[in-house]
Amino acid sequence: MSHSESPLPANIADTGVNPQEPWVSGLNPPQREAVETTEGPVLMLAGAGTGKTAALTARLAHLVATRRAWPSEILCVTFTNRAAREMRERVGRMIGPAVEGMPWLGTFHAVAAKMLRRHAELVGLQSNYTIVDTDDQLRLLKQLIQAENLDEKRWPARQLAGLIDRWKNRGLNPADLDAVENEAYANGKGAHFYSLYQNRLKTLNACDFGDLLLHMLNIFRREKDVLESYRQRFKYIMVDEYQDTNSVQYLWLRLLAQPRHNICVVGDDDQSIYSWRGAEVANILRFEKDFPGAKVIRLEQNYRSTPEILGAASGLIDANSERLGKTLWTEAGSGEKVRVIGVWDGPEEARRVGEEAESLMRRGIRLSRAAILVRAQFQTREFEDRFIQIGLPYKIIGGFRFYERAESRDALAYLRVIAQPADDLAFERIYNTPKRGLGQKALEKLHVYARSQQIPLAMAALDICDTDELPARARNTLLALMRDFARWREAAQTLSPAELVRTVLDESGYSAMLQAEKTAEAAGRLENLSELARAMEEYETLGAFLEHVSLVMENETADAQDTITIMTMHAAKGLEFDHVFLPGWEEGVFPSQRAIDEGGLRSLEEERRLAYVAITRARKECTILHAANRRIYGQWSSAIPSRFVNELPEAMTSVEATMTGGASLWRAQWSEHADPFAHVANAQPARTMTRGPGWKRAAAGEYDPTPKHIPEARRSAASFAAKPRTDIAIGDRVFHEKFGYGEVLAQEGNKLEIAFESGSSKRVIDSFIRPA
DNA sequence: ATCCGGTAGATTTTT
DNA sequence: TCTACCGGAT
Repeated sequence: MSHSESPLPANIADTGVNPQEPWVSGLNPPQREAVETTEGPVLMLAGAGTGKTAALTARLAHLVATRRAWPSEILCVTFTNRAAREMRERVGRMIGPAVEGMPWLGTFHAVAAKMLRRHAELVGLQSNYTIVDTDDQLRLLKQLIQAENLDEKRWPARQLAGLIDRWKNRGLNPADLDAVENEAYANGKGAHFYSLYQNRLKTLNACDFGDLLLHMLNIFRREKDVLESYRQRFKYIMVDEYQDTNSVQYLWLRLLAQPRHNICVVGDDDQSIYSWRGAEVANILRFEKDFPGAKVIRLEQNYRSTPEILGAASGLIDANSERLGKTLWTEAGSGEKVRVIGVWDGPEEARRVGEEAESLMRRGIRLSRAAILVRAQFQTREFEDRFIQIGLPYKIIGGFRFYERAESRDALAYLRVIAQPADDLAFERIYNTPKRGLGQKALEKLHVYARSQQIPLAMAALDICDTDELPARARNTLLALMRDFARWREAAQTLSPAELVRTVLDESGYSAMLQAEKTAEAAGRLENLSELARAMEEYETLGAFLEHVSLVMENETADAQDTITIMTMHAAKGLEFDHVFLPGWEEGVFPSQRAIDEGGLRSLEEERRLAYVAITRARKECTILHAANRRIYGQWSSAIPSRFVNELPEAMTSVEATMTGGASLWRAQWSEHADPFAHVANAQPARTMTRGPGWKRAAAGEYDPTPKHIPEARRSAASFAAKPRTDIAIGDRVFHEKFGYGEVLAQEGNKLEIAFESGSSKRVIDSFIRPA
């Protein structure tokens, strides 16, 4: 791209060399300093909610507007696609269409993938290489382990995948492993398997996520001219979430930032929550040493939360050592204290949060302003069950994402084989899906032949079909499949990607297979596939779409429904909500048992940072809950309130305990030997009562012995506001996401009583239903 | 080739 | 308690 000739967009050119930059005037002094310190290394320490994205985007706009650099001369990396997208949009609003020319604004992986497409041959790949995901990775490793006659039970592929991932995160190639690392897998076979895996990837013309960065790092290290060309190009480098960088990313940046040192990193050591994924907080802690003369700018004015929320979070994080240290403050007026609520058990916790959510609705607050942030995915279940029961609209973020669903992956596998015939992993995935009578034996034959000839499976298949190696039946089927692929490949030249996928799903019999199934699940899968085709409409070429899928594994379907969000604390990083609920603050849940048992102080501090991240998501109200009893893996056990509850400054919190089941149960808990459930049939196990200090505080607080919540008698707030649907009547056959098909028995407001074909009848909210 | 039953193992997750 | 995967039986 030659930019020196291309004219600047008018709105920038008109402003001249020292333009009025409206986006700068709204910034506070430190933010402005960060924007205006363009030369030399800059470390922006930005606490939660201090407007770091505003500062970063303004800085980018400033560099362009003052003509210090062309958009294409700025490298700007983020961790998530969400962050990259947001930045692109905001910069776009500031400087207009010039952002179109920001090819190097993106996630680390997207930027690296783009570079690698250009230099693929330097690491033995072609530029149309495929990016394999964890699923493919595991299948590949399993094959290698089997081929080497290793006991798969003793040396699971997962473990090897984890090790290889960590090695790559640290910038280590197979030859770089020392004896200790090598010992980590199968008694000294670590490097061996790592290098087998790399070779296999190369023959597949593929690489994994870690490779995107590692390959580029290797190229930078080996090919001085390539490195030099990027050094010349990137006049300025900006890095978001620097505390999350791992070693390869760090080494990568260090190479590129020479010799100019115009690198500006933004981060918050208190929000480092990804060390288990290879992130090195040390990178941010030692930035000043790495780049002598670095200007350190602290953003400490918080624009998000009330003083109470901020105070609670700050008090908590104070318990950590090894901090760079920041003092967040706000001009916001005082609000509610952070509430700490003790409940009896998990179900009560879910009930309680449900009631709180309904109370928000009664106050006229939209549910989309509220979120439930959990430590681990398994906690979502209790809430889901409860919310279905009371008909509270919710959505769970995380879990299986769109492109990870089996049907999406199957469809994509077809497309991958079309686009890149050497993609054996994709070929294997669909060669007998839908079932066409090609089994293990035929596949084995293909494998043996392909390996002996060093060719891809698809090519081996063609050869073998010329022989009588396979039984006539299998041969004909395989031949037909190969002809299909040839035809689709041809069609790919003229059809749009969306049309192509529809054709393929239709002609391969994949759609027919699902249609024949007639289950709720299959119906959902078909729907997902048409959604997939719809998503492809935006792309001009198959290659562009496949690249998008492998790098942007997210679900972008934004449904307009007003729902409460349930997600993990990790997933919530970077987001904010008016009302935040934080359930499960008990020892063993949060901090997690693993963090307590293993990893020592370091993991505990990471858990505490996670708590800090969670609390600081809240703008107006934050409610923390802990239960006295919880069922984990089917076992009931009593729980102590989290140490983090205790660490919250008392002045910022209000404590409340509610116990359904009556005051007697509550009191029984305090007499050492009484089992409060002794009189209850189906009794829970007797528990030794543990009384953490936080629990005591909860008890001493505002406990009201009269049970306040009588679920049966309560009518949910949702039914007051909502109007019944008119397109559904008693006796109709309907479809529900989770329960499948059923018949409407009764309608009451927006609630429906439905007899599902699975045999059970449930009460559900009508917006989760559609006519069948 | 496919279906069913037993068992191990079970954070956090982006790309 | 639940689920995903492996190995035996049809």
